Amino acid sequence: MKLYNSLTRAKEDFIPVTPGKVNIYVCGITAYDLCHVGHARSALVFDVLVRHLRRSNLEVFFVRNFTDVDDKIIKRAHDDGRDWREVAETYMRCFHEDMDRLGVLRADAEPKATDFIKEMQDLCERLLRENKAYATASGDVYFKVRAFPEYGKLSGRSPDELRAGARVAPGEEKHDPLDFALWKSAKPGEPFWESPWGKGRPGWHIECSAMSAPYLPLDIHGGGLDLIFPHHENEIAQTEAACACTLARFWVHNGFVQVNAEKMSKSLGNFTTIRDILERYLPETLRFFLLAKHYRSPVDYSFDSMDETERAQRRMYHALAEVDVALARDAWKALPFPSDRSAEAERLEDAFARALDDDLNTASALGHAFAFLKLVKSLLDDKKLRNSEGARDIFLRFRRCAGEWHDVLGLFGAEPAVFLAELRNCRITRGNIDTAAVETILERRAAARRDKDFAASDALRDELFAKGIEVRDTPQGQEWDIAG
RNA sequence: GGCGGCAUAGCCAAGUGGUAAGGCAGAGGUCUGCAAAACCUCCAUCCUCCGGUUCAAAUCCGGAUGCCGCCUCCA
Repeated sequence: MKLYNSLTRAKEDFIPVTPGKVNIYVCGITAYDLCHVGHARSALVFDVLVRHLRRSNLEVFFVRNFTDVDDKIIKRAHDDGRDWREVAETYMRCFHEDMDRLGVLRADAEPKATDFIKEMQDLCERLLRENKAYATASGDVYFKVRAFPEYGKLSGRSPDELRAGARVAPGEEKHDPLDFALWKSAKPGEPFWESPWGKGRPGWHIECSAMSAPYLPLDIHGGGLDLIFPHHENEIAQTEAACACTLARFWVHNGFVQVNAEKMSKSLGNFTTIRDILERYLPETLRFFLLAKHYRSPVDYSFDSMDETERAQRRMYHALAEVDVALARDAWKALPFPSDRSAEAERLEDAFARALDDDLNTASALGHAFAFLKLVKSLLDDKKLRNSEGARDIFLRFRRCAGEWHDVLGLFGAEPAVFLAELRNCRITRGNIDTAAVETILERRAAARRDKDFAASDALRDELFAKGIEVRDTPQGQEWDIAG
């Protein structure tokens, strides 16, 4: 497959270092708060990448770490009057709960920073030995950026350019403003570990260098776009300065979730947690919404766009339900069948796979899935063709494709009737609908209809519509749903 | 200020040299007591603007404008 590499700023053929095997390391969360949509997107992007690589018969080892000791966690613990370990554990658990609900597969390894303290210290010592880092009187250890000539190769910045904007916080003892902390001496009340430089704790960047070390060289290192600088740049510097090897061949970065064209972030306070969303929408709707755009593009989150996603999603499941009904029949006729329809179905199945091979283009892939839906629907409505063996073959292919969409995208894999019922319940809850009251009106309407009193029947239908309820009259009786 | 990204119909969104996927909304039609749902059909001579390269550009190059991100913690 082709994959965009942030390092070269180009789409490249993805070829694993070891044939048939892929190591992926993705920067996970710092466990100090609930995850928001942005975290969901990042997790989803790499979830689909891993699924797709596995479907391409590659043996994937997927690592996603947790940062469980950090300034923010310590601050949060202090604010909540809790132990920092408890804070970290709480939010790691929440991460798992949220991601499980979204159908994000668990990583093969989920290292925690606090389990790698020894490795981080070893890495510091190695860099010190090689004169690529220095310890200060107060017990901090800094990386010497000037000792790594390639510094800036990922973010496209040169140390000289960075120099102008760099600053030194009060109390820091850096030799150079660009240098960054590998190890921080502990302040009173903070968690600490014994070290050759006194009591202290690791800097953020060194954590990932230590946790990814067992898997070098990585085929793919991933994370959000905002991690490129300084986090990933520093990670490269640490790892490559210490081991004289390549940290990762491909750097893959996902774009942001935005709100009103602005980045969703903690600092702007414009974030929506995954939990907030799942109170209003089904997990699969969020998945669909996020995967309907290319992973590197920004995505604007809003209720309106989620509602729109829901409508498209409903259409797909309706079609799936209809196809299942059609397939349950057993009276297929050997009629002449237009070969271009069959060829089109075959082409669309292939196009779906090709889209994912092209830099994980889930948006394009989904476009092909819906084009296939269109083809199937038209067949379903064709009174003659729908009973033909040619149509049956296309229906079967459609069903098989849906299985593929489920395997790789985690979409459209539910039992249609079950999903549709869940979706309806979800919309009823969201609309704050009094189901009992609706049923009462429907009973009165059914009575009016028995009496062929259409004026009364229509008045009741208008009354319901005013409450946001849409009624349909079907051969099986009245059906209702939330309007829109 | 430095570095980077994006600009496609009312909206969302694919498309990286060969003449604009898909979705939502909308219009007309079939169906219906009337509706709704479903299905069918239609809906960008054109891809922010100005130059250039080419037989050929939304796609490549140069410039302009607008928006966004990173440079401090951030998926």
